[in-house]
Amino acid sequence: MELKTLKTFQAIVNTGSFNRAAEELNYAQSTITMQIQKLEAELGMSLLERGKQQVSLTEAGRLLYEQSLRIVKDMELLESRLGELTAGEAGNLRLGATDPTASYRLPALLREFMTMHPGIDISVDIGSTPALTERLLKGELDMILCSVPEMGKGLHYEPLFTEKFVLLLPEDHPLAAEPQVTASQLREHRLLITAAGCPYRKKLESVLQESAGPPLNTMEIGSMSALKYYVQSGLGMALVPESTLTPLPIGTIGKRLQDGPVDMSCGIACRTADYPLQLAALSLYQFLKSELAEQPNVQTVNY
Amino acid sequence: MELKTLKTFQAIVNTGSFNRAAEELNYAQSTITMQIQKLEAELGMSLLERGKQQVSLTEAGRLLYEQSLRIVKDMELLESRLGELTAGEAGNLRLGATDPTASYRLPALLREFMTMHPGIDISVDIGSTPALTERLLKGELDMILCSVPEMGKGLHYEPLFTEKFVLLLPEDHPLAAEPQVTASQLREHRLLITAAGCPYRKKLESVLQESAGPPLNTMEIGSMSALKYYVQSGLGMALVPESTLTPLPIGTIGKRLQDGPVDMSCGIACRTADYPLQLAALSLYQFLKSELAEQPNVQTVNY
DNA sequence: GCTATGATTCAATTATGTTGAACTGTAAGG
DNA sequence: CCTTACAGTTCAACATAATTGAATCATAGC
Repeated sequence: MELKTLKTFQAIVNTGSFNRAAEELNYAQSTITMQIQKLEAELGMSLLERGKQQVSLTEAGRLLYEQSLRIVKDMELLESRLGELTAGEAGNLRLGATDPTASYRLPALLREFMTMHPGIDISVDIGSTPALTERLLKGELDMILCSVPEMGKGLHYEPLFTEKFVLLLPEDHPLAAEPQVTASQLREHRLLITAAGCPYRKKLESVLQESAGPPLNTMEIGSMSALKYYVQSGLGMALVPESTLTPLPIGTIGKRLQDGPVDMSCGIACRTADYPLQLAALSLYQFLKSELAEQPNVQTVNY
Repeated sequence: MELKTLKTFQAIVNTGSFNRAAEELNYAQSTITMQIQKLEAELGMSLLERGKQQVSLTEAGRLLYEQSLRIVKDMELLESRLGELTAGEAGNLRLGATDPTASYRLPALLREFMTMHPGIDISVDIGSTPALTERLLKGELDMILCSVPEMGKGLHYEPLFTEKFVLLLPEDHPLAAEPQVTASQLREHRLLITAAGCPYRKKLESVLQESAGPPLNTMEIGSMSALKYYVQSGLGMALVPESTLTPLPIGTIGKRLQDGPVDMSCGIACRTADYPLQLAALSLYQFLKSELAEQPNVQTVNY
């Protein structure tokens, strides 16, 4: 099976006629016949039902048509990407990320990437998952790192890693001495949490509610990164992403919850509309994916 | 760019040598050289760095290699599927589904599919989303229809439609007279719900909690399909999937909630490991997708 | 220097794709 | 019933492109 044969076949299906396909592809009519005959002989089955007025697909033909569409399209995409390479890989990429990822994981990664690809300019926006998703769909961002987005909106999403939450305590906190801390014990002490918009807050609340009812004694702090300074000052305890704790702030202790481990999935998303990405975007996508992915690949979700 | 050229190129990269590639593909050494030269000329860039001891890839070569892998694999898969077609499409498919989908949407669809494909045997299992997901991953199921599964487990998932929930009331229920019913009003009456395991129950609870706090007056009924009979008997009201209400049971009234529309996404999943599906599975997958999808659905892409 | 290895060049050969012109079969119009 | 128009097929001739062996070049290891 040659590629040009597939293209010819597709042209026949699209135009519904050998003649028009020949015209479209600048072939003689007979060439079309020959190509299809050769293809049918090779596969040992007929692909096109030659009706009086127009051709129609057999079962096999339909299968071939549908599957070959993708192959031909991939091929064209590959060619265009190779073209972009000669033109010098360049572009502006607008990346979005949720906060702990943006502050703790991205900086080093982006430095590495931008050294490897000096032609690519990158900007980073920070926001909540729903806000980022919306901006991505509006076309204001090209790619976002976030937790599982809302569904059904033309998004391509792939989970990359899981952010584990650790209970951060002042050294002199009553719970610091306990060998094991469970979710139910959290109700008895002041818990520092982020403002309501943050996706972490939402997840955190739902997990806490499941295992121990809503926490009673809370204090809202504006940002995730500020939380640990409040813990350090002894104002209370907080559940914070493990990744933000290297190094552990002086005077604090990190503890994993025993019963209800709190964690949330984090992944990468872009618009399905342009999912077969342009070269610059593809490079960044693959780079982030390979650097951030925890497990040998994973799950694809198309919304 | 011809397919055989790509295969040759891949063989060189895999073996690290023009000679070994020639051997592997039963070509003369010179043929390999010519093919690559032609390819490089066509693309106007060099793909392979001819080192003293072994060849290495240029930037463009790496791109070509990675992308072409998929194209060649897709091509081979297509050929094998066409082969299966001649051999007579057949197989046993084990499908899983969550309850309202399995009971209300699937029967007619499966009858149609099985008439079209008499060689394919299908079994249907019913369960909760997490249970189905687990069985899918264990290899006990081939494909499942469910709500958004837990992430990061080697699943391929595509959302298909949204199940809207409608408040079903006995005709003589106090709320039946109200022109508009809001989520907060639900607290004042007995709400029939399914057992805790059911994914619908979970979603339902979380939505109700968001908008109106936990419902106080509930009654648990074993299955989704039983719910409406209890409503019919005047035991209380229930939020049930809209799809289960054709026809509306006699003596009941369906109302959409005004403030918090309750709905949940439903999609199709299979293992990523064998995502490029065998023919029988592919047929069913595409059939279910096209029959159940609400929105113009986007094609799945794997990198 | 010599030999083994791996890649390239080139003219000769082979295979393959392409084409026009003639041919078949069908549908529509008088 | 014949004609015209259209669609696809056949086939021999032609054009193009792929493949090859033998010779050549370049390098690494001895």
